[in-house]
Amino acid sequence: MAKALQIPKNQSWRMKHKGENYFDMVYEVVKLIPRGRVTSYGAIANYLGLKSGARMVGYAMNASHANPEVPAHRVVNRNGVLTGKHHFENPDLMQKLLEEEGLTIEKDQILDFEKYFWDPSTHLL
DNA sequence: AGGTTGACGATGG
DNA sequence: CCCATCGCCAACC
Repeated sequence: MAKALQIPKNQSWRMKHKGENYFDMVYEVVKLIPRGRVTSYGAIANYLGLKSGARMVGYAMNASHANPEVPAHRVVNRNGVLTGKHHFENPDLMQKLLEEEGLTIEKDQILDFEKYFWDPSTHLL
């Protein structure tokens, strides 16, 4: 079973882990998002302590096509909007994947977003 | 080696 | 409320 990133509490979060870049750190967190739940770029950035991080997370997800193991469809923006849909093979694939996990999407927006929102800072340690 | 280009989000005018 | 700015990584010319 996957476990949360081991984050040294007394060290700067801005430091790269040995040989591990920010992108990889983001992927580790995304892999921990449960099926049927979603989180936001900002929430991941906040968990990782990246100061200007939401953007970093966006960059990371942009490159995540190389990692099939990363459930990229479970990451949306802070308003529950599927901003990354155009980066999937089919623009409708992201919505389809989320609907298969029980979510309802209307106009690229997740209904009851708060209900499905999964905050790594709350659920991981 | 340097410029361009992105799945974001807080802030301030 | 809408719009501009800023933060500052990595892949690809």
